[in-house]
Amino acid sequence: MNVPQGKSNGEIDRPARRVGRPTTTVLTRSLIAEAALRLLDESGADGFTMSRLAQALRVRPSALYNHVDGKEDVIAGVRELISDRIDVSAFATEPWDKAMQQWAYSYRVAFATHPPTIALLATLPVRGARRTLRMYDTVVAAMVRAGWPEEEVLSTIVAVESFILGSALDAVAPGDMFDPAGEEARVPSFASAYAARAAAIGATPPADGAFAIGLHAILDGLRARFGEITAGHSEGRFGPGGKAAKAPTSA
Amino acid sequence: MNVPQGKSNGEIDRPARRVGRPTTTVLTRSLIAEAALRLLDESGADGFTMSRLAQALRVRPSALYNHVDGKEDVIAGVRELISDRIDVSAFATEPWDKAMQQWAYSYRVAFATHPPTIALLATLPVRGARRTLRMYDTVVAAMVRAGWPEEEVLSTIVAVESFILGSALDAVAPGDMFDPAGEEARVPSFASAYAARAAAIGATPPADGAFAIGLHAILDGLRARFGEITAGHSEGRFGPGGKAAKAPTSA
DNA sequence: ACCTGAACACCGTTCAAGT
DNA sequence: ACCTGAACACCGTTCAAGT
Repeated sequence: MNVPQGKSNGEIDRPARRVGRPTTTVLTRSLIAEAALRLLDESGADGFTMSRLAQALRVRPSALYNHVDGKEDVIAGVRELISDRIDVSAFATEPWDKAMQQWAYSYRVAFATHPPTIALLATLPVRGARRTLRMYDTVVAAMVRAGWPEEEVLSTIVAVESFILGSALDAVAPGDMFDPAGEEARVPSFASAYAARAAAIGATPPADGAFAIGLHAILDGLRARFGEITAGHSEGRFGPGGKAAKAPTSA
Repeated sequence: MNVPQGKSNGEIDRPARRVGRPTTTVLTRSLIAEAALRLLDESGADGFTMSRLAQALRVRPSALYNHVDGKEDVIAGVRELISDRIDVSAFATEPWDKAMQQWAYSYRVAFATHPPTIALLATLPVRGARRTLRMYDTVVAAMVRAGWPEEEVLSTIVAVESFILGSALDAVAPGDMFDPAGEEARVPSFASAYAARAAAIGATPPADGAFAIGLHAILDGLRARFGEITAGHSEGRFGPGGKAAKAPTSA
């Protein structure tokens, strides 16, 4: 068990590597990121250690440090892998609200495909997020083009994203987290609503319903706001500046 | 530095305690939770270890295990401390939408007062959340009383909560996380919107604006949905069951 | 009942030695 | 340039010994 590589662990058998630079490349930053994502999916966030990652790559833990800055950097690599799968293409063809809805669902799916990463990525601040920046640029450009005031777009996007992230965290929480079994007398309204929901949704995950309701509501609210703005008297509701919304100037 | 208690560490001087049961109570579950919250505020989530917690309580780490199940249980205690400060009183007196708004702001403040706890509590599933259940019961009861269909309330509440939690995570992220400095050419729309936002909000934290916009939008959307429901033809938009909304029956 | 002290099985990270 | 192997300074948790 404390022998680092063995025939018994489902790994390919091979002779142990000796000290010194290997003759063929065994590690790269992206190989590490991919192995990390696989390890996360298999063993969860708790089982995700540098040792286990090294083991999966048939290497000693210290070898990883030739390619990444540390564990946080590995996680940053995983983030890139996942955010590459978020689809912003709808912003090129659809109206802003429909595009945002497709974006939100794609965002959710990208996370949901790898549940253990959600808490990890939610928690760890983004570093060197070049690709994430590109994604934002696409969304911002489309919103401004549609007529959203430039000083309000970012906050609007962040608001939607916050909802998506919060929903992803909710989706990953154990389903029976709030099962009121045995407490019906203490929390009668809750228990009754819990039973009513269970009866209504059947086998679909509860988190899906909350996501649909919330996304629909937030987009509805944003559409109303957009209507106010484009109706003409577009004094910002937020921010002390009170700057009038500018006409779209960029892109 | 490796002497566990010393005169040099800002702690009260006192003779070392000997082995054996202490004559006066030195630890309780709630003393541990309070010390944990203090430690979190002072040293952040990374500095929050059982050793440091024990040190703050002038005790050996193993002593903690007489009162809590482990680190996760300590965090559960911290959660109770914080969620006790979330104010649901508005649901007793205000219309559901205004109450929900006050609840959301109170929720946000409770977290924002202790930033390092946000990631910790967002990530860790709730265990034995008796008090949290009580909070939900209050909210559910008020919503049903107002006329929300019972099978939809829970998802609606969870949606709002997801937004609040996501926003809290956003608020705790480093402010310059997406500063496009030096990348203006690569992401021109984003850079322009970033500058416009900065000019508009002045010194207020960007996360505050996103929270205000998002909460307003989601409540706007929920009001619209509520209007549809109470207008009569209240077939649920969600869930395959297609059950007609029931008249409020409980509390 | 509830503390200390010692021990266990881990962590992430650094760095010299080796090719 | 890039691996191994050894070492460092931690972790969280368990448990016997002691009062």
